[in-house]
Amino acid sequence: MTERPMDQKILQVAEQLFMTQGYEATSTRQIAEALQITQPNLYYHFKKKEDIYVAVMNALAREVKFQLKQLAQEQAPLEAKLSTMLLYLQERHPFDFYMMMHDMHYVLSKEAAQNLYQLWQESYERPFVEVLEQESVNLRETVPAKQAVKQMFILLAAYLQPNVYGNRTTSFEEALDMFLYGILN
Amino acid sequence: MTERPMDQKILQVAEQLFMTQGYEATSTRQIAEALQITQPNLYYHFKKKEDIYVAVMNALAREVKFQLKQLAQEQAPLEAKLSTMLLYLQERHPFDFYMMMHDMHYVLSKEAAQNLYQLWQESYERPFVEVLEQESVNLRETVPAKQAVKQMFILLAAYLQPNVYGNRTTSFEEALDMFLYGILN
DNA sequence: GTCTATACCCAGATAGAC
DNA sequence: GTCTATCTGGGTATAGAC
Repeated sequence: MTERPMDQKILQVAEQLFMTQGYEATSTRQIAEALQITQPNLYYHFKKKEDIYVAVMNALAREVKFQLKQLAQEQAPLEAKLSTMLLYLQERHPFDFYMMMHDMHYVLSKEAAQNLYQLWQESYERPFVEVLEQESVNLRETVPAKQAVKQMFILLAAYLQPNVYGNRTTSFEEALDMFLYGILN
Repeated sequence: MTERPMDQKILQVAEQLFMTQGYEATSTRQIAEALQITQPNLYYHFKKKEDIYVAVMNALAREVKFQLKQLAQEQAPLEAKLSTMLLYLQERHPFDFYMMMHDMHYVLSKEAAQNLYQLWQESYERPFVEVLEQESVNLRETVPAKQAVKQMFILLAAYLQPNVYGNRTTSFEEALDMFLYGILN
């Protein structure tokens, strides 16, 4: 595999746009403009718009997986560890979860959606599942780790975006607390 | 206010389509086809597509508010009551929450989005907040009722759609359990 | 009220010259 | 490799006849 520097530049620019605006809301014209090339030129480098998106997500997932596994190995209390891992995601991957789910369900082809779902499980979900499955973690018996992680993402994804009302960090901690201990005494 | 039966028919058909496909994914052509009228005809009855959506949501919210308040008044343990209220929503309003959030944030005009958000708070959120604020409910001190309800919707909305993998009701109950008691012992 | 015709816009993608 | 020009198709909305 050679370098293909233009391909890389495209992916770099596209990542920015896809992450902040979502797949559907980002047009190939926009990507081209940001690169100061013409829109049809993109089609020399990638066959379809979707292929750009998939390539972006693959590169990102690779990095996220590596970093999350690193953070998961460090010695720290559960709550702190989860918090650290989530804050990393917030910085590196400030996606709008609703937008992403929407794109995956309603816009992408079935093949691309399945591809991304697997990528997601492997890179984002699994490191968290492994943390919850350590013996030192006192999970309630009725709660399967994988199910819990799915909940966590659904829950906290709302706080992973950069812009929400009010003080993000505060409600982020509150949400994590609710996730861990529920709402009842 | 007279009857305007055609307006009503439009809203009825549009509700179906908007609920299952979302605002953006539902075209005026589609609505017209389902009604067996021409697409421009819709514009005699409503000035803009958005106006149809807002009218649909208003009618729906009215009904949802009424029913949820009813259910909230009945005598039942907290968990059962919440379950009943949520199952009602699942039947009457099987929306895809992610889709709805997406439409609200990225597609609708600011005015319409604000309008719908207020409607949402009043009709969907408030009945649940009132349930959690009853003295008999033993909320943890650090958990504000309104915050908890927001969490609950985020969480359970994923299970409110008709079609999810596997047995919906099971994971629905599991999710409610996790919401109430958290994941840790 | 409902129709036909059409304007207008924006999207993804292709053809073919350079 | 990159360009210009263009195709195709989807969307919302309007004009004006009946």
